[in-house]
Amino acid sequence: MVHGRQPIITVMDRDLKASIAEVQVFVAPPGRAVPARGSSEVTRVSTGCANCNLHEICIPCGLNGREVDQVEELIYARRRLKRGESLYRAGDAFNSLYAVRSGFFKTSQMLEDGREQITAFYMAGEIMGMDGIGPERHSCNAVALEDSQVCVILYSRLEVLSRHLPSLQQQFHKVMSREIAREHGVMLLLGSMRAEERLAAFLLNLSQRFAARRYSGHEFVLRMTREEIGSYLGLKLETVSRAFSKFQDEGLISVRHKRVGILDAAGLKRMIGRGLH
Amino acid sequence: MVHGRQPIITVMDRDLKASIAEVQVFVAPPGRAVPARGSSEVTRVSTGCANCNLHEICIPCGLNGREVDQVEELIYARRRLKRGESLYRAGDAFNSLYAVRSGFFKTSQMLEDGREQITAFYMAGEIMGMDGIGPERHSCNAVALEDSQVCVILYSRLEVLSRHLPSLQQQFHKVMSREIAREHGVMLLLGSMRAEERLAAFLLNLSQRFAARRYSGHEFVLRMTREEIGSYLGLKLETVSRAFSKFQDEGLISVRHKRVGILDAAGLKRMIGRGLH
DNA sequence: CCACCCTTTTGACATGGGTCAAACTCTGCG
DNA sequence: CGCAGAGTTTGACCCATGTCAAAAGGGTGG
Repeated sequence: MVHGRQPIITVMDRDLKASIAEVQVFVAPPGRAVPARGSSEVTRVSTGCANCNLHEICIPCGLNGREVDQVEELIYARRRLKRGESLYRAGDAFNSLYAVRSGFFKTSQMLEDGREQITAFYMAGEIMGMDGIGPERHSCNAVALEDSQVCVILYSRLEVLSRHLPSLQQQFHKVMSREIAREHGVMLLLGSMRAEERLAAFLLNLSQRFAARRYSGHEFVLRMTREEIGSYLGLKLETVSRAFSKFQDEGLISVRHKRVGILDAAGLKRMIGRGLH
Repeated sequence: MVHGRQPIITVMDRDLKASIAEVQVFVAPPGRAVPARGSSEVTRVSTGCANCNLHEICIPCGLNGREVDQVEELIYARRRLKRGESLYRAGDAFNSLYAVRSGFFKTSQMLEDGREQITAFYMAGEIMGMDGIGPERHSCNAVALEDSQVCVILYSRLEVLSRHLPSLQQQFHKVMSREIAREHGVMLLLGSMRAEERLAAFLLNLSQRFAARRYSGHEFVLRMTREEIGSYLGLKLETVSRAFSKFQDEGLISVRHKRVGILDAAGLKRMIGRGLH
């Protein structure tokens, strides 16, 4: 994890410097999400979007080779975060979007009295921070749920570059649009589903996203606590725990703490959308 | 309403023709939201964004005069809808965004079993349809809650034009970003607020949006039913009705069916965010 | 490797909001 | 102008989920 590390930031404008004070920049970060042990992986070439194993999922998706090369200009820096660390907080000045390179994040909104609503979980290849563009400051908190790495996408560069690369423009608009559509789904879940339907929908969604990343969609480890799942689903942690146990009793899933197995995805799907009883 | 009406569409590409079959295009639509009775208002000049009384709120917001002139190219057509009519339905091909010119809309997602979740209410100057960009089809239903008029913004033109007009690009990104942030707010509401808090937040939000449009924020007429409010807030209509009555008893508002008066906005604000009890 | 604390599970009980029902009031249409 | 139907209000009751509590399990850091 220490190999190949060498800060290259020397000059930059004041605002940026302030807002990304603890960014770590590497000449040649490891080519993989996992810390590189062999030095063979530590090459300049392995840095870019073109060689990133996420390029099918992330921003460069749908761009051709030459375009991807240009998109690499976007990635201003990488930043590592330890579990529990904040990537940004509500109120911080907005300068960049973040693509998850490895790890897992939550974003949340707070109410004055301390109630927290988790608005999303982000995994590899997903883009965080788009709610900050309008107000020019971040409007929620982003926290790493495990040791993670993000690509810092300078928004000002994205604006300029997407004017010259129509397919990047298109891709970016689609990413924002999908975020809107995703949230519609969450609103449906929060507004019209019962506790067990919500959890079923949540597990199916996670499963599908893991599968899209070539992880197993049948067996995975939850990175968040029952309380965080509850916050996302508008439920209390006890209710989440009971629903897990019920699904297990019914043979739909296997749960042991954070380890979940999807035994009957079709059964979970049937669970959803069968009326308020 | 019949004065000045004169279809001008003669040639257009096939796809579009199909998707906006029932669009009504006017050489010179009325300059006001309300049907024009005098013919003096029916002039070509009153058509454009520059002369629209919504340009402070709508897409052209923040653009200078010359830019606004160019933005007018975006508005492909206007379309009138009667109360209850659909602007688009889930599954329809996506070609355009819609700016509300007058009237009031709801958008909703459906579950197979018929449960409906209203995801937003849109009023003058607000943009609908952005969730369709990613999937290239609309993913929810948009229905007029009163006789309404929308400006049809061809998305393909918006893409091209925003590459040449940085301030339009910026403005569009902000509009999308704000939609994301708005939905975060709704998620907070649905996930962590109690019935009365939800209604208070809803009324304050409406009040503020009416005020921004130079309508009274203290006295307004709801365009949606209790059931629709309930659907949006994740509550049953009876619960909404009871909360209205309670607020009235407490002197926070006055309600008589759809007519609402905000008597104590500060009191409503205090209502929100005081814990689960 | 151990100890502590955080997380999870489960039970018993409380309650906010859902459900069902009935009466009342608008609104729009003939 | 009046009728019908849709929308609203209110009451009584009930259930899903929240609340409180206690015990057990596991992972994390020293």
